[in-house]
Amino acid sequence: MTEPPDRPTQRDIARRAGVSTATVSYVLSGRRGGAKPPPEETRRRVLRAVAEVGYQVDHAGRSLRRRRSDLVALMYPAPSSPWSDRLAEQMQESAAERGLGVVALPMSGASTGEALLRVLRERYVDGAVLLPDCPLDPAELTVLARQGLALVVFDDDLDPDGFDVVRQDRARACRAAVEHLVAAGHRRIAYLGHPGEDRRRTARSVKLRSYRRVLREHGIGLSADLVLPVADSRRDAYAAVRELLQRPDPPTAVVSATDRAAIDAVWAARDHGTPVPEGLAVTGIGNIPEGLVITPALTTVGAREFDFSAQVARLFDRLDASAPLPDAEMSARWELIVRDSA
Amino acid sequence: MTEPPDRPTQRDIARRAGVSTATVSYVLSGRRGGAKPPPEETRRRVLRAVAEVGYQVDHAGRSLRRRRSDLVALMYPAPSSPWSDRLAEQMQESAAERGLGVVALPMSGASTGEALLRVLRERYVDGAVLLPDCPLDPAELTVLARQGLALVVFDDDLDPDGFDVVRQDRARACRAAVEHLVAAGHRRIAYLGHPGEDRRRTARSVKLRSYRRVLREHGIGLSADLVLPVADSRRDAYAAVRELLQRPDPPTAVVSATDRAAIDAVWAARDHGTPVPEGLAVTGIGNIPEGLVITPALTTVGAREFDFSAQVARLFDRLDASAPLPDAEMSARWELIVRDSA
DNA sequence: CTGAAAGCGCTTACAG
DNA sequence: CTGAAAGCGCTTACAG
Repeated sequence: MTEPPDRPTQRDIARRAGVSTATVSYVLSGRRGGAKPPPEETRRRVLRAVAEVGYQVDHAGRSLRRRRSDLVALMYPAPSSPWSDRLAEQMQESAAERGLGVVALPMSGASTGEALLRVLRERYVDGAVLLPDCPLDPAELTVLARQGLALVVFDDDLDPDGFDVVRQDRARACRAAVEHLVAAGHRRIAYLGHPGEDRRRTARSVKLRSYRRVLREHGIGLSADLVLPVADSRRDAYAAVRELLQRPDPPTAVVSATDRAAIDAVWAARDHGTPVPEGLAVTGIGNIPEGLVITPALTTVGAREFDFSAQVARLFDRLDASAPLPDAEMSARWELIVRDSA
Repeated sequence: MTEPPDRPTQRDIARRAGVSTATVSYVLSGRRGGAKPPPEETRRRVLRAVAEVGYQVDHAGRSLRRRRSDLVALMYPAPSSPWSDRLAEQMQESAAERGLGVVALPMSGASTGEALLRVLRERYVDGAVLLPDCPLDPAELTVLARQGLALVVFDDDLDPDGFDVVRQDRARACRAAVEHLVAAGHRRIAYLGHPGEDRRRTARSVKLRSYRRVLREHGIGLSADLVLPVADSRRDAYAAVRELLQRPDPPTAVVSATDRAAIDAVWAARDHGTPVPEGLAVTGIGNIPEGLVITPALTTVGAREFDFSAQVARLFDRLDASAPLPDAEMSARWELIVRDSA
């Protein structure tokens, strides 16, 4: 470990400016209980010393003493998406107004999940927004919340318990997408899913479960060779759909766990000479802005508003509250958004 | 501010287990100078108390005492890209092996840049990787490095100075893309750029500068109406290229500051009935995997290897080193990658 | 108006 | 083998 080579402390500043560390702290923080701030002359001496040695406050010392870190986190499943980017941006705007910082915690793989949980558990941050598909034990969330961590959790099943929950109703929306295809007469419907989705019993597999359930409800047989774990790779998705279309009995519709893969499905169909939606109907899940660009525009499922201000505001309300707030349930419902590709 | 309601401390655990806080710390950290660990019976008592009250170590206390946070950061310009996602993932893998955590710091807008800098300056993290286009004062980097922050900086101009620098040679590569179009006979070449790119004299504007310079070198007049600030929005890029193609004197080639916008340019041309590259040649910048999916495959500029292991390893070497390491210059050169779209 | 002092939660040489 | 104690850098009630 590199030795921290002589980072100056407030004691160094105090000595240099000929004042006490208390005065240094008052000057730097600008706060002072109710009392008057130090006089201009003292201020200047302190600030000069600060500039001379390049002093920066030490986060560990300050946050240990103040019992908070002035930092909030956004935890989201990798890879990032326009939605996670947008949420990060909105959190940063609100945080910057309050002088707080935002750290993003992209979760790729279960092993890193454990590492990221530490950031919440060890009080590295004062609050967090958790996007769906973050592998968190509900009991643990309750404990974290009870210890004063401000938490806004996107989840369709969890009950609020010291933290707030944002409902998206993803299962209903995903089923609506498949229903839409079935209602249009489709019987051979392929599914582009996340790798490993059928092995994990996580919230993420809500998409695959919805697909299976709707087919079953309509008496449509499930064929394993129509379920392809390619939704997280544009190349894989494109290749898979081209292959599907070359089969003797190609599907007439595709539902994809991601909009990105759905868009690739549209390209694949176009490049194959199959018209969309006539030859192949395509639905995505997620409603990313990109779906509006392709021709035909992508039918999908997701939130209509590209906006998280209500959820972000709630996080900061919890942070600012002098007493624990009552639990809230918020809504950011996913809808079926019918455009032209199905 | 919510009062931290009774987060248990090691003192609580010690009292409950009938041992000293030193013993609690030894049990929890597993470390003990050279000496033997506490005996099994003591260990069990401590761990039971820990479980009973749901104790979690406090990051502020620990990192103040140990003089490090066991956390590293990745700072990158928003929006995220497959490259920033990949780097975050590789950092997390290496960090997890060492029991460290990774936080991502997406930089959207200058105001948030200042907030994020605090994370480095105040020693929230022990080290960081900085991707290009993060607005950092070189002098400040030197100070941070001298104070012991491990730093790997992607930059083409900065000299290493207590931190390592990764060279990408972006200017040369961007010029090569435009040269490639000029060499193919193109004279009316549109440029899809970042909004505000011409106002900021940042490293980011290396793309626009390269475009202008090559045209000038070849005696090609610059027309302002061929420079469009749409490269950060898929919808804007698509619309802009459709509009370009409807002009009486449409460009014969497009170079885009992002691969995403370049891909939209290809779609726009296809939807307009203009063959690519015959009717419109298109080059991107960035080399994202998606460029391999479209037809024709995207000609672009970027790193060939989708891999940051050398740079990540270097960060952790710096972290592990007992004495400051000599400065290193590393290479992750951007190349012109000629495929089918130009 | 300013400074001495306590203490946030932890780790770690050190004494017993 | 275990505990008492010091101290990391900071902030803040409190005494002067």
